[in-house]
Amino acid sequence: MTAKTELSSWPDFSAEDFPLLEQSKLGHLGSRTWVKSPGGGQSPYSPRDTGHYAHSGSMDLSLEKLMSVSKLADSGVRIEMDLDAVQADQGEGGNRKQKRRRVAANARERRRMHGLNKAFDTLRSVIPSNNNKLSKYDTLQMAQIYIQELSELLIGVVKPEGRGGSRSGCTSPLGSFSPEPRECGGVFFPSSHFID
DNA sequence: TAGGCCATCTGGTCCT
DNA sequence: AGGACCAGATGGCCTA
Repeated sequence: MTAKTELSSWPDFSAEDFPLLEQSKLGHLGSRTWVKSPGGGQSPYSPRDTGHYAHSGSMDLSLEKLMSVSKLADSGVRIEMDLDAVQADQGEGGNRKQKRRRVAANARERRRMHGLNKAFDTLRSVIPSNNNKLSKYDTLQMAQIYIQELSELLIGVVKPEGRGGSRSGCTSPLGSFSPEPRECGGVFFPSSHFID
């Protein structure tokens, strides 16, 4: 059975029922510019470690020429300085094109992963949890639980006095959370899903 | 210090 | 040809 067939019985919702869809339209990617600095931290391009970056506003104009510019849909133009690209340009003969393609692919991959992480952040923001940040794995687990609980509520399967009755030993994910998955009813839940 | 988590690079594969 | 996606490798940061 495919996911599509499983979901085919879901009621129809209007766009207003999904505020997250609206959130995703916001220009969250912005137009930051990160410049790799020598001796940087663990992730030379990661905004997380801002101490190792400088804004392109202070960039030399000769370097400005070598900036790779990429357009991101609905979020304006993102300018990304890549010193590796400069080196690729300065490479020797036949290798140059290959290097440039690799560098461009790296930049695309970074943007792709940043988009993925943004999606994880959005998902985290709608999952009830205590203050500690869920890992990616835990985020997916909790999302699965949360969706399952909400859908059960939606179709009226869950009865007020019989909550968790169909999953003996399982309790609502809306309570306290902590990682450490366990299995319950064929589904792998973070341990926070249980009350000991 | 070990282990978990994460960001990035890289090469391969598939698709347009 | 070029872009998207994926998985493995690598190395940094953080915490128990």
